[in-house]
Amino acid sequence: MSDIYDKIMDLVRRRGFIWPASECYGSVAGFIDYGPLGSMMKRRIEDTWREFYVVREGYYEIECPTIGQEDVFIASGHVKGFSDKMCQCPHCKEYLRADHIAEGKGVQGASTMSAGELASVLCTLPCPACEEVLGEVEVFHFNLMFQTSIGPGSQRKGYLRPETAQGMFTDFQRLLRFYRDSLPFGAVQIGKSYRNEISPRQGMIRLREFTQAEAEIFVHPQEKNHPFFPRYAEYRMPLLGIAQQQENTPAIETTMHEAVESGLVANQYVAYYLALTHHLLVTIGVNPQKLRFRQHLPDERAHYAEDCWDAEIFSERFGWVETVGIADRTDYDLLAHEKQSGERFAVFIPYETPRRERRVRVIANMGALGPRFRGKAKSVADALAEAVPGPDGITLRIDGEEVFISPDLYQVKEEEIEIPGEEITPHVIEPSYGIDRMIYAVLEHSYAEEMVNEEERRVLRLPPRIAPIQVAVFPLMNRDGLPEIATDLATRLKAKGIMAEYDDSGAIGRRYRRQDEVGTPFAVTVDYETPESGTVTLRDRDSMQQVRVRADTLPELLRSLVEGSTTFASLSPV
RNA sequence: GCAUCGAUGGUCUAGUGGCAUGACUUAGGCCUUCCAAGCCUAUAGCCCGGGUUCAAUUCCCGGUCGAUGCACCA
Repeated sequence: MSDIYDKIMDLVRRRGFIWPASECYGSVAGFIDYGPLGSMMKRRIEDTWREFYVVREGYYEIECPTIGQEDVFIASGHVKGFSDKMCQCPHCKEYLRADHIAEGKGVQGASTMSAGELASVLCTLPCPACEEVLGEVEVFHFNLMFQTSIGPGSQRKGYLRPETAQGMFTDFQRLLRFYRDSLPFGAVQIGKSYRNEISPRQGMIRLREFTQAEAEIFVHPQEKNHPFFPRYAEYRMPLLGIAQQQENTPAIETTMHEAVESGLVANQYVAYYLALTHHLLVTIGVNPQKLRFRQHLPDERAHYAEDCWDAEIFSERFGWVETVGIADRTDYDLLAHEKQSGERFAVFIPYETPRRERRVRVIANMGALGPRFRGKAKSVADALAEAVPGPDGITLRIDGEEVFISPDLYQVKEEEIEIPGEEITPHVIEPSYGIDRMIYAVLEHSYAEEMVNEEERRVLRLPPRIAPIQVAVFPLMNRDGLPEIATDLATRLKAKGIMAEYDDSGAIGRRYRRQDEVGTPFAVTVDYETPESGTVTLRDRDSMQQVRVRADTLPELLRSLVEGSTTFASLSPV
């Protein structure tokens, strides 16, 4: 067994956190099953995410189909941008972008050629890698989206979504109405996304089917101050900006307030979600020493993005892994869907006081223009409105002909009109989380081995709110009525919504170790004092310390321990 | 996808052209008054498909999965 990754993957397989999918048929790379404890842990992480984004921020959750029709992904750019024409050099086996080779040799319009055309162009060209003439090569499309078809017969093309974000964009108009036509507002989605990775080789880090939690926050383009910014204004965390990367200097430890003031972070919204993300990741058990926020360099940032940061988590196995992306995507997505769908994706913003504007209006005398110009009357009227003629008539060029329009054919009115507001396309702030990567990071960061009485103790130091099982209940001895009392206690805890597990198999020490390995934060033992005094021992996973507490206070006590409003160290024995 | 290497109970592992080792785990029992103790018993395995052979877990071919390097990574 070499490194921590192997140890963790061994543990999560054995103890029912994560399994290879459809193992009995031989599994396929890039697909995993979450087992009993893994599903529980994943749900608790998702629920913590919901607590931050839905409950606290007030961005409601929506749920959209995982299959989308082609138009959606034409607009998003995934049909085009996610697909490349590729070929393989028959000599050196190098994978190559077919259009790039042709363009490199001066072939015009290579990027718009069909695969067949490209193949015929390529057969006389040399491979840029090994210089051999390519000869007959097959040019194929590779798109990272899984394609499917919708309905029988002449089917519509469908794609499994490569990200959850598009649902929030396609629902934009409905969401806008839901939030009663005012900015800012946001919607979130937690769900599966699919990318047909060429070779997913990094276990849980690179999956073909994975869970994303994304928020799309729609804001006024000129108002990027977050209404709750003070909440994180003094939040201090390390930021690795573009300058620090280029100059190879360490991350700057700074408050969000300073980061925005100094221009390191583009605006309050981005800074706010950087801090919130840091807060959230640490809450679920990511080690803050192994967490950094790195700004995208200009050449890796999408051209439309105003600012973009990745939360990167350090893994002993994989190095710095990008786990969360936080971007100011401006109006790119909404405008793209506007163009593709022909619908309007804008918000009407009323002015505080309606603006009054003087405007000159030309009213054409259609009764006179009609008979005079017949078919051209409409063009003349339009030209007049554009030209704004004076009181003496005007000469206009209509369809290549000079035409004099005498003043009796129109009236010029100067008037004051009221403009109540304007339509704007909101900008989008997008925090996007890779849930599976977060789960892996938490597992890796919470895994520990230590020697206790010359025995190795493996323990997952999961935060109590994330641990799949919250409390274990044991009878000290498997007789003398203790099992009955313990079973009853476990049932009472479960009735209060606490995930409790009863275990009476083997020595007490073994049972503690079993729970340590799956991260159960607390264990309650019913012993010979329990029948007499109604007290039990409560054991803390991390310190292995025990205190004696009244059994009837356990539901309340455990709830506050799991929530974190009480710490074990603060408990005093009864 | 290419190249190299690997795959034996749940886990780690020995070994083999002819009954497949051992340890741990798990389950049941005995014992045990708080951190993987001990004893007895039980469950459970040669990655999948094809070929060679009287006989294949073992040899050969193909595949799957994993590790490593290369390529790919919106």
